[in-house]
Amino acid sequence: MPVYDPQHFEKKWQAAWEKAGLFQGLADAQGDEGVWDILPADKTSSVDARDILYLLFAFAYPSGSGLHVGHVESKTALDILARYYRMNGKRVFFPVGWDAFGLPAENYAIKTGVHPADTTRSAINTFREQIKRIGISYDWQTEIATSHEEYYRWTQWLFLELYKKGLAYQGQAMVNWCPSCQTVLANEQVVDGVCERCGHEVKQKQMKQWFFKITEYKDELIAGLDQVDWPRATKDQQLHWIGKSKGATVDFNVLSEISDNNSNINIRCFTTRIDTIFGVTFLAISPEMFTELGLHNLLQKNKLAEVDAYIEKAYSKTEEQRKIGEKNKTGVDTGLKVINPVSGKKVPVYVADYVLAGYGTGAVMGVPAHDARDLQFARKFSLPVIPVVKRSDADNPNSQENISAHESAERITTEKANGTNNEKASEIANKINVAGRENSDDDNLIHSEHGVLINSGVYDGLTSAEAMQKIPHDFDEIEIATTYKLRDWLISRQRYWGAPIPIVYDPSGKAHPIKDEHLPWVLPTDVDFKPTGESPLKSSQELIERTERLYGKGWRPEFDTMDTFVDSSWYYLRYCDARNREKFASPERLQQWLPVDFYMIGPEHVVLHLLYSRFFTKFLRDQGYLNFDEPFIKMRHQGMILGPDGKKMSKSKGNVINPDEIIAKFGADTLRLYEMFMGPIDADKPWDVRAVAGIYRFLSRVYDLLLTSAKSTSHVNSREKKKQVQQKLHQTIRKVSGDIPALKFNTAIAAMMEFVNLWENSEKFANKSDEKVTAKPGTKTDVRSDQNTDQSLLSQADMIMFIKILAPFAPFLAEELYQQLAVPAANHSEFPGEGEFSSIHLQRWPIWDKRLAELEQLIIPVQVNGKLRDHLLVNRDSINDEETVLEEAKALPKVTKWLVGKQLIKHIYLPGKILNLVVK
RNA sequence: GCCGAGGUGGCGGAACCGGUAGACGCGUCAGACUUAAAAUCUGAUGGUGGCAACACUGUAAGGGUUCGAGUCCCUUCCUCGGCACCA
Repeated sequence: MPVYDPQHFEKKWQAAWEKAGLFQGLADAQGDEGVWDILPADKTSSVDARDILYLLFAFAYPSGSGLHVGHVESKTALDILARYYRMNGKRVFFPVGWDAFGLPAENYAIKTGVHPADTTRSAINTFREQIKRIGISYDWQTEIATSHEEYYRWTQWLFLELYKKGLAYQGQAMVNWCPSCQTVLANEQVVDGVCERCGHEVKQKQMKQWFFKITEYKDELIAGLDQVDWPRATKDQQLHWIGKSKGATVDFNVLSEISDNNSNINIRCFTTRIDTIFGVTFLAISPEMFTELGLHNLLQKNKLAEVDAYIEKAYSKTEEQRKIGEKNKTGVDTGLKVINPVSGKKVPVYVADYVLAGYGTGAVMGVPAHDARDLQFARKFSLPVIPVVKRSDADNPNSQENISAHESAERITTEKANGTNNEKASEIANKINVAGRENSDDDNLIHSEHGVLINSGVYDGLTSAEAMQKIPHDFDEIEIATTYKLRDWLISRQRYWGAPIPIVYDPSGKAHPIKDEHLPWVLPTDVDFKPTGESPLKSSQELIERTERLYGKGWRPEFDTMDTFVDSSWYYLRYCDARNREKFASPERLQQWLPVDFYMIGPEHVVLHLLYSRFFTKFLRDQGYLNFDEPFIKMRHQGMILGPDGKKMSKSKGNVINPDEIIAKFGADTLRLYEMFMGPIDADKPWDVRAVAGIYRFLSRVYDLLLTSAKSTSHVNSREKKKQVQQKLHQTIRKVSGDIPALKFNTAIAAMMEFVNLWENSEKFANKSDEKVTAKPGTKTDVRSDQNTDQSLLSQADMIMFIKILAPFAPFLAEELYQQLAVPAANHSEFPGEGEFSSIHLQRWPIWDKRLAELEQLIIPVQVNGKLRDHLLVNRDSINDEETVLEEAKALPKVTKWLVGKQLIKHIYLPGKILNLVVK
């Protein structure tokens, strides 16, 4: 009896595949060489775009701790797709690379003095071996690392292309500064006011920084989402990040303090609710905008000190302190007044830091009756609250003018209760009142929905929508406007381990691009890593000397490096021509392989990486380098693998599963299969230590079953059994063939298990058939002996079909079984390109026999009044004979029982599906 | 607060378009083998009642549509992910 011992053969086949170069150089195959010889002539002769498939895995940061089970999951999922599509005759491009620049290696260098290049190199080596060990069929010839000169040379080239078009620019900016990491952080890297990486509180600092003008593409970044097949949630998050909102701007003229006449300064406010303009009782302006407009000069002497102090304080506030302000708003009355151009009313101007400088116009009109934040502010400064929009869905006969916020709120609650016109109305009203009493929070008092205008002069009675159309039309001071949350992308980093920004400054401080012949602008090695608050590159003598040598005395280099998101947002382009020294990729290769057909990526990259990648793609398209709009046609996320305790794996919690240990114990196939079996690919799933053994058991049974039944000499007599097993095989092929493209790996594996269970049981049954066999209930068995010459239940050809569908999931075991069962007999000349090695992974995917896969007899569930009572066995060719089916069903004893004394009103029959008898 | 995903046995999860709820795996229980254990194999396994046949009940809670609802609609609750003073 052979024993399943993955350690014995997995490494052997790994080496054999590598030696044969089974999955290598596919990007180089032009349709007339290499593995493509195994494809039918019509596939290889023409390069049909539909036959090309670019599968992409979000390349990994090679961390020191090695491959994680989460990596295994997404890599295996894509590997299954790659192998499946290859076996189906597609030209699959499945590249690999490393997001090798980044902070961990640098932080490690600060701690230990080991150069990041060394750390990274050894980490990559570890990862590479681990990935090979789990049998991922990457094309290693395309391997890239973002820290390699030949890669970042093109990252720098991309920067310069953007620079030439004015899309890379330098600007003074208040930046998020992490005092611990000693670097600038993008807004995206600040989470809850603290540094995403180290958790330290982030401070504000004014610095000169490089930006990419991603906002240039904001509308296209929205529109492009319609072209791609991505999860809805991802699209929504991108849209939310771009944050387009339509509204209007209103210019409020500032009255001069002395004369009370119009000044020449306007405060422009952005609002999405111009219909509420009659409700404006104050203006709030951000400290930054206050300064920018020079309003300081209009202040009266007695206000100067107070206002300046407030602004000073606001500037120094950290994110954390501003968050506290969310609940307790601050501001200061400037003493200035403005005129509401629509109502003509005079309202005060406040400086308040709840108004964001970076959004809209940096100033807002305060409408406390219809905005929760404005209401909070109005409460604090005892400003009036004027409701100007009432709910339109309930009748309100007693419309009052100038009611207080409290009164209006009360009315809202009663309307709410009256509106829900059922028995529960009083209950609901009660609830609301209780809530109102217990929770005096102002949120309960405002209503921010659209409705019908009141207290709005000639506009009374218009709906919000109508007013939003009409008001801007009637006033020159009001313009329809759109604003976005998306900011330009700050890419400067005061770090060492990244691509140097390819810019030099002349003695006057003017920026100049690095000349093309000086690319790659190499990252120097003679640097001091210790954080000083300045870029580590400043400590490089070599870089400074290089700059002066190449550009002249007094020239100095840019010392900042680029955000690593720049590296990782164009790598999928480089893959297709990874060794090109003339271009970032040749136009032919780009045209042939891109865009990416399927991208598998962690949900953590939903916003930034994808947005940046799309931006680069659109930019390069506009420069004529690409002929497509969107880089990733179809994209799905893998879920997170949680620890056995159901929590996120982390060293500190001690719940980390090490893939190496699983491989050592059970082999790589078990690891792969288990991770695919855990559940839907996009769900978060906890690791179950014991369930892994179940997969190992399954693979052991497959191994035993195939080898023993192939070599079995006992005769099998039951034609019935044979047919059953063969039928199940074809159903399984059908199921697996459908599940793989749908990424339903868990159910594909379950189907294969079902097949193996049936086959195994039948095999046992067959072996025992000499003895007295009692038929199991439910299976309509007939133990009549048939004359049969086959030795086992399944022919060798059938067995190989099963091995083929198993191959993408458990490539090592499949190869081992295939070699043992098929190769001695296989005709090698069938695969001229492959010489001696005929691998299972070069075989064609099996085609299921439609007739065989279909059941001859169907079991129709029979319901009485919707409740299942019995089943009826119907021959496939008579399922449409409704009369007979009905009569036979009525005759079933368990059904008859429920029909006695009742009258059959009607029946619903779905041929082959269900029969429901409705009785009274 | 807003946006999104979700809630099914002891656990991970199945269930195509509204048509047999719980596939498959784990665990548990019982049995076989064994001096014993492990491993392996066989059987049972949502809950309640019943010796049994069988019946009732059951997909977060409540209501609705339908011959029929895990699936569709309404209301409520909970969990997870993201965003958050975005005017």
